[in-house]
Amino acid sequence: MTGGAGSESRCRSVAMLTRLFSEPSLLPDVHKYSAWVDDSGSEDSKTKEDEHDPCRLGLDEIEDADLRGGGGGGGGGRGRAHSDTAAEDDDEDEAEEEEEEEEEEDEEDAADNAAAVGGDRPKKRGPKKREMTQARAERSRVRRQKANARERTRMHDLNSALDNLRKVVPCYSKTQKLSKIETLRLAKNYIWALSEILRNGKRPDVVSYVQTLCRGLSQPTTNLVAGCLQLSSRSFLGEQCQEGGRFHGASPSFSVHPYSYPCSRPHSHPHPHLRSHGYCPAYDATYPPGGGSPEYNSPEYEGTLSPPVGINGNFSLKQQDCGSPDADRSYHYSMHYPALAGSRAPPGHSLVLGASGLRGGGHSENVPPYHDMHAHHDRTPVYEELNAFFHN
DNA sequence: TAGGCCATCTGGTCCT
DNA sequence: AGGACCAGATGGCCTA
Repeated sequence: MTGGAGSESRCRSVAMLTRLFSEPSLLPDVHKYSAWVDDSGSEDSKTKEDEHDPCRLGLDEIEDADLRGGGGGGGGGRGRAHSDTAAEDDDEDEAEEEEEEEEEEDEEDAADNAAAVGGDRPKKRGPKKREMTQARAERSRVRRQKANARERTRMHDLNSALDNLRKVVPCYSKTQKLSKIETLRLAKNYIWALSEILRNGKRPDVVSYVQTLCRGLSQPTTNLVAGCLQLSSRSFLGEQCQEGGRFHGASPSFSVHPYSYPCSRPHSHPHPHLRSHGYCPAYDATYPPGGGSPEYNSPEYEGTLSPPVGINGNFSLKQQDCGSPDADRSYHYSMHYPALAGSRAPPGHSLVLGASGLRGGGHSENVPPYHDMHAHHDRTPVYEELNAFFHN
């Protein structure tokens, strides 16, 4: 079924991802991974996202989940009537059960051999098929419980790592999370974009930058990223089409996939909570209807901000009225370079963006100092390097 | 109600 | 043998 040589790299990748983003201090020097990023044309991994708070079940809840026998989220209603307390008892009594079991097996063996000698049936060969005695069933059940608990923990760790990843890719919001798959896609594109910046040593055109970020993303996420960068998604998608899937501007090596993952839920946000928060349908690629001035609507920001998105590190995101009842809310869906936004860059050193017409210099006052949010990044090689790059 | 996303359980496989 | 990982199955939640 699964596993095998093909799964090995996958296992290692997931393990590495988990460890990396569980411990952001381990974030690597981008140079060491640039080669890897260059080869990152492979298909996106098939991962899902945790929509709720990454299921931070306490131990009690976990135990309760096992007690319920079906697990909190479904689990197919496989009922099991016991408790983990019972499971602990099982552990203590394991030796005792073992003895009982051996005795039972001995009896079974004796019976089998007697039957074989008697000619009733041929003597068994090969590994003996063990009968599921009560003790064995109990132990099996305990093993299964332990395995379930480990699996839960593993998935929680994975979700936690994904959450950390969400925080370091563009468009982070506590309340409106990208789905797992979109987070991974965006992260891949983001790494690619950063590596391109380092490799080319050029300031990319913001349109190219957004296009790179949005490569392969679903339409809603594409619009989200564009919205975060105050770009009309129509403008850059249109350019993308007009230029035959090739970016223009300062980053000619940025190629564009001629497709995006289809959004199976048209006009819906990748995250249901976003819709429920009055996020108006700016996700439509044709927004604004009729092709008006670039406008977007940001979902409400309620958490720490994502680090880099704006390539100038000084993005100021204005709040646009989308006509929704919540239009007057103080939406803030910010994207910025942490190391840059909080840097001591001298005036005039902020990056001047290209085709979009956006220009740096207007630091959002809603953006807290970066070290308040992601202190673990303050001295990572990547950010220092980028910081130096953008301020030379 | 359909569809997307999710958490969890489960059994299989591989590895130590 | 036991743990890690994986993918399938299942049911819950949410929105259109």
